[in-house]
Amino acid sequence: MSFQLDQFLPYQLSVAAAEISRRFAARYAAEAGISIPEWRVLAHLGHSGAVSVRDITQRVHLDKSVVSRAASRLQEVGYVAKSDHGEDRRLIVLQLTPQGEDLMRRLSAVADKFQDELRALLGKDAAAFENGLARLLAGADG
Amino acid sequence: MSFQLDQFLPYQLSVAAAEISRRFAARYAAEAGISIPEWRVLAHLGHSGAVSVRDITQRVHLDKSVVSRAASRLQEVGYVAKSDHGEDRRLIVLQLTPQGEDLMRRLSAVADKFQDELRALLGKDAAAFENGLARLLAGADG
DNA sequence: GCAGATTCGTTGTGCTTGCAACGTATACTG
DNA sequence: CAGTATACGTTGCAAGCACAACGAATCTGC
Repeated sequence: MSFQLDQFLPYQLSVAAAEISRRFAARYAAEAGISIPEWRVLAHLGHSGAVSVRDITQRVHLDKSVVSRAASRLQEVGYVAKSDHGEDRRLIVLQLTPQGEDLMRRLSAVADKFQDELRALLGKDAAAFENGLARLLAGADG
Repeated sequence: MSFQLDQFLPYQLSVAAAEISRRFAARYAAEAGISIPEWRVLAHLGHSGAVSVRDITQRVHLDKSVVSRAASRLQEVGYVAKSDHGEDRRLIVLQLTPQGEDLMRRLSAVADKFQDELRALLGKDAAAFENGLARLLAGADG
């Protein structure tokens, strides 16, 4: 039979993503003791400033329950502050504490370094690869 | 702050892989009512012929417990047969039943079609993209 | 040839995820 | 300005996964 799983694009993509996520997660777990969802929430807050749980949910591709629990834990350990939204009291405003900002500075460096390593691994295909990834992401929305 | 999660390669890779897996899984779930691990086991058996659980575990990047349970379910529904290995009685020999082979022929067509769609989406970057993916997979082993 | 280490597949367990339900708050609609 | 619908964040719950432990079988070294 001719079908070969290990030459099948969705399979390769899935395995590569899992392995790379795992390796990167090990680095920021070592640096900060945080999980993947927590990393994503932190990273988004670092860039966006003060936003609601809903904003994060929409942008980081995580279920709102996952964001809610990640935010709670990040608050417990002091990286994130929760406060009320003045006008709409359904909303909760999340933002980094000074410690959170400090951590994100360190994690940014870790992330940039990791990305550089990946680009080096990709070599001359790096640009086309990222281009293709963007196309997949755009096309997968529909 | 400068770090942008949505331009971070591991994040993009993870989101793209998750979304594509989800969409492809919906297709073979509709065709055959199987899960992702079951699809992988079937696909590997279709290509490899009769092999042990251990062989599959090593090649499809799934934990042995996941392969074991997937194989049991596939046996229950009649796509896979288990038999003893003559020389080493620790091993279990898995292979597709005639119905399993039949199913894999249909699933191969579904998979090929899906992959063609992805390649179309990638356009001129397709070759470089797959090349890059191969490099990531090779580099991620170490 | 036998005691300990290793390998195979299965099964048990804690944890995370994804979905649904809920309470509260705001937005619509007549 | 009621009464209903919708949105927000939290919590409960079932399903799936990774990891560890296990019994059975084989290998290893003495």
